Parts: sequence; C-alpha cells; structure tokens
Amino acid sequence: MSPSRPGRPPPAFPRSLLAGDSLAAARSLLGARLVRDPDPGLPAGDPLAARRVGRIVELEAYIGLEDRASHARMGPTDRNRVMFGGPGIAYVYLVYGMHHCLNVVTGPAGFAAAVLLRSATITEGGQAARAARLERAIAVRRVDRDDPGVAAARLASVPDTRLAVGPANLAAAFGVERSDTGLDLLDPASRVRLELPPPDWPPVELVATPRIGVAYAGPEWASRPWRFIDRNGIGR
DNA sequence: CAAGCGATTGGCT
DNA sequence: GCCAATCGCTTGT
Repeated sequence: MSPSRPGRPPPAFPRSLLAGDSLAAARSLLGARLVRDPDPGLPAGDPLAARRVGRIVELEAYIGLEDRASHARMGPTDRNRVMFGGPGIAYVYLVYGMHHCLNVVTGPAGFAAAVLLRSATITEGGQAARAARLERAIAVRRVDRDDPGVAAARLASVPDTRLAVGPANLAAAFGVERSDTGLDLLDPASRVRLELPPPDWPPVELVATPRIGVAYAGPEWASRPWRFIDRNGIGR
C-alpha cells in the first residue's frame, strides 16, 4: 500500500457497483479507498492540511424496510431520508449524543439501504487523522485545546493504522459529521470520497459475521451475517 | 410535551 | 468487566 503519486486522478468508484444488490454493494466497498482532501484555506503548517487515505476493512449492510436493525425500519423520516435515495450518497447520524457514524447509501433509488463504514486502515495522512481525532476529543470529552494532556498522549500512542478503527473513530479520523449527509461520495470533486482500490493493494480476504450492537432488532435480524471484514487489510 | 434509548467509546474498578 | 457521557430521534400521553 504505497502512497499514490500526483498525476492522473484515480478512477471514481463506479455507481453501478452500489446500485444493485446491497450485499454485493457492501462486498465491493470492502478494500476500497476512503479519501479526504484537506480543506482549502488551511495554513500549510496545520496538521489537518494533509490528505487522508484509508483502506476500508470493516463494514455492515442495512437492507430494506423490513430489516429491524436498520434506521429505515420506521419508513422515511427526517433523519433517514437519504437512505431512500440513490446510491453513493453519505448518510451520517449521531449516536449516543456524541459520535458520528458514516454510511454509504446502497441499492436503487426508492429502496432503503446503506452500508455502515466501521473501520479503515489509514495508509496516508496519519498525522492529519490523529489531529482530527483530537478535534473530536476536544468537542466530546471537553479536552482543553490549549492543554490536551492525556488525550493527546493517548492518541500519540495509537499507530496510524489503528486511528480509524470503530465507526465513530473512522468518522472522526476523516472529519465527517452529520452535516455531510447528502454528500456524493462518488464525485471526484467531493472532499470526502470513495475510490477503487489501487492495483498494488493486496487482495481482500473476506470474513462475514453478525452485525454489532443490534440485539434490539431481535435474534432473526441480529444474527444475519451482514458484517464484512477484510482479514488481509487489518493493520497493527 | 415527557420519557426512553441508541448501528459507541474510553476511563475506571 | 462495568458504566458514564450526552442529545436527537421516536413514540406515547
């Protein structure tokens, strides 16, 4: 997994891969690249002024109105509306009053489905991802920006490859929040976007397990093996 | 309008 | 291993 060089922009992630069957869409996203370009206007010295790239290594599919674990189970609401739209759009929700989680809408327009991105292995821009994690800690844990102390020390000891492990950590590392709902993740002009895996990345080794934290949906839905892990992409 | 709870995380026992 | 943090969404009165 070498950092990409400047030059020809990488091909956009094809919308057709996400527009059909949502389990196939989820599998196609495993091993893909998640990219964030720095916000223009950041001073050159700012740690956030660097590109962040990760390999998606863990995700979960939420499929249809009948999926009792899905946010779409009540039908369209103000929160989940984009899940009913076309594929490739970001759905970001707030959970436990503090954590943002990033989903990719899947399936044809009119069908409510999305993939929750749970973990990525950072391959580029570790320092920027770490700075973004610290920003969330300042907001959520009321860490003092001028004296980040233990929070910064803790983060400093997290290896780059582990900075985006866990859905809320992934969203934090890539600076994604609720207001990013509706963003087209397949548009090469989007600052946060998806790209096909570069040819030099190792192949995905897929493992399927039940989804995490969805016991409320009942055994039938909680036991579906709709969580996918790339055993070959997990960093140490 | 009140109440209950969550597609989580990290700190402490 | 247990539990607090924290607020928006959903449902029920």
